[in-house]
Amino acid sequence: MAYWLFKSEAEVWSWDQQVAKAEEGEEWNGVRNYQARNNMRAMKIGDRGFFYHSRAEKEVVGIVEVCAEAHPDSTTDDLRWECVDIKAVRPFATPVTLAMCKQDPRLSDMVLVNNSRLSVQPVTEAEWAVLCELGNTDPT
DNA sequence: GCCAACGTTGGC
DNA sequence: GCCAACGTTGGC
Repeated sequence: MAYWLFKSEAEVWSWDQQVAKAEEGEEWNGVRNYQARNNMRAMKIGDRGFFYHSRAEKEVVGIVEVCAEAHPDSTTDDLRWECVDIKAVRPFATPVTLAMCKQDPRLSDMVLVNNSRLSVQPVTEAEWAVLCELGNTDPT
């Protein structure tokens, strides 16, 4: 299983909205960046991801699971753009802020720390464990 | 709200 | 195919 990180501005699509979708899940649409799209194409059902609020909050707030593999993005007719569906798994007991990630030497190579622009990122298994530890949350 | 970093577009 | 111009993202 692979691990990922999904970024969203809370004003646009928030964790609470994601939770409200429950088992139905929701398209992670609107991505117009090749690197982010390629990451979504690589995802398999059951892969886990962090849900990150960018801009205002700048913190990881929960864990999501991929529940549909890459398919055309319904918000455009442009066939270049695809997206996966994700559903909320559980919230972080303690949200992990970007500042906390930057402080932890174990996360110094994390994409979130080094490439703030990429909206869908890979996360290593080691980084996954550290983030869940910082968030006091079950990593499974 | 500002602006640096980055990605994309389009003229040549 | 290069690169300047432009638009967007997201940390600060």
